[in-house]
Amino acid sequence: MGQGRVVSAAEQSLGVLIRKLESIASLSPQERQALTGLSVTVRTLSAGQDIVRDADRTTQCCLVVQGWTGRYKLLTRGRRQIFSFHVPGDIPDLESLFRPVMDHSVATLTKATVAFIPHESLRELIAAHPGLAAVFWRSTLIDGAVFRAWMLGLGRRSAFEHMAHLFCELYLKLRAVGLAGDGRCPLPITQVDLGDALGLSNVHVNRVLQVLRGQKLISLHSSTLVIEDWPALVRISEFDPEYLGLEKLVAT
Amino acid sequence: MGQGRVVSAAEQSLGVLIRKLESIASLSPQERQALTGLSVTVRTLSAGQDIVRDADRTTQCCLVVQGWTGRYKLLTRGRRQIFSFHVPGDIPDLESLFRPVMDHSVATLTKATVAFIPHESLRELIAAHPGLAAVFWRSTLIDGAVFRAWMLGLGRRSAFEHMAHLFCELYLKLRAVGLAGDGRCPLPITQVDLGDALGLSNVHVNRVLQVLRGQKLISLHSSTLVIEDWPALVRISEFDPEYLGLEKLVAT
DNA sequence: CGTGATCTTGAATACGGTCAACGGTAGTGG
DNA sequence: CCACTACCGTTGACCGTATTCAAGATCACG
Repeated sequence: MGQGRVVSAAEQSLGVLIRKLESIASLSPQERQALTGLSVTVRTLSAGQDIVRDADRTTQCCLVVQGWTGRYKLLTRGRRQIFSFHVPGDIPDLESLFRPVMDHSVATLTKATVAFIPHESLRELIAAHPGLAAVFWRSTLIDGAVFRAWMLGLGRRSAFEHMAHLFCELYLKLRAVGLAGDGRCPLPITQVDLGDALGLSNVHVNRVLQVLRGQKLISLHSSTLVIEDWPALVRISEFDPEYLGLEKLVAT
Repeated sequence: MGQGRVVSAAEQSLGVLIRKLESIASLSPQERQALTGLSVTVRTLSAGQDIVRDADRTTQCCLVVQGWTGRYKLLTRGRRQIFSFHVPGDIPDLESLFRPVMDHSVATLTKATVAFIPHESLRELIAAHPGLAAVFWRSTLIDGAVFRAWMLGLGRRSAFEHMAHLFCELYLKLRAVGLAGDGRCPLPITQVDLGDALGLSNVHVNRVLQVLRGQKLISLHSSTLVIEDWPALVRISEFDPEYLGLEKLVAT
């Protein structure tokens, strides 16, 4: 990082977590300090690996440090619904702290680094710092708000509008933690994954992407999404960023 | 109630709340006691009234005491998506405690009695009783789990499977608070509402209902849903009640 | 350079939507 | 008590979005 200092994997993980939490709330110095005291175990996984499985009983949460993960559930006949994408700083299974039996799975969508945090540590942390409990609670509430936004897309938006909405969401979410900007953000997932999130077939995802590109709304280059016409995307998808609960919503 | 004692509207409201919370967690006597100390304002509304509106900034939560309410959001061209149904004991906008600006609306779906609880009172309550904070947090997490179940239906289930799944969910949810049993539960909403929850047109809701009745899976009589073949409904919709977070899952 | 995954395209099909009309029913007011 | 009204449920005909199936092209990685 050009800082002339070796940063351990654990320190890096907690830095990523703090950056994320500060994108949705403000932390006191004591709270930041307390967070850096968390004990974590860092692991690197290849794409397509399950981190936690449906029906598992968990004793730790997983923090995404690098790469993307997703929550999903399978039905018969190979049907899969992805419920959320998770990027560095997110804790996809934070809820397992209060509902340890999983009702869905969490998996890597790309090669990813994840840090495991024991429930025990998190429980001590929030008992000692009620402010942090509120931040984590708030974080799960934002997850819920994102679920609702996706429901609206799944139920009532056209495939075209829905995809446009998702791209708006991903761009802002990534920018909030410093992983996007200048109209560009990484999109390191396959069209199948995109379809499983949008409730579409991979074939239709491909066709809708072609329309979005054809209308000069976006473009794609080697797994990066370029927002070519933000105002149009926002208008078409009726996108309102309020639900993301981001502290600062500046710049493009 | 045949108890030879007058029960005030406020007492009744809190009783309904306690019954609901006990369906998803166990409360200590002190916690129950503390809950009964909440100050509430009770109101009765006709069907189709907004209780809180998208973009409102709130200072209180609303507890459903009687009747059904729902959370929803509108898009252009009259499109509406209902995100959840709320029955007596539910607090549809509990999240507003930590996210006071609404990203959706809450409305009555039937004539309903609701009790308003100031954020201030709830905040004092959970500060004094961390156990209750955990119960409320858990309640918002269960809401999230229900959102995911609906997403799976919206994205990957057929209309037929999706509706069957919803009926299984509603039946168990109502039974858990004593409002259903013996294979019957109230279903006091219109086919339009059902469609807006399932992401379907009212016309298609009507047709799917006919198939469900034709296959002797359910029947409908004056706003009550009769489950005629529970095992078949569960099998068809791949229903697994785990996500509802109910403490006891006994009997039919 | 080879191989499996991913992306792309076309053709046929199905699921659910839209539009329009009609019927039933509960509530209202004369 | 009946007529009127508004809302809800029901039905039919037609249409459109998205799926399925199948094949071929391209890409990424070992």
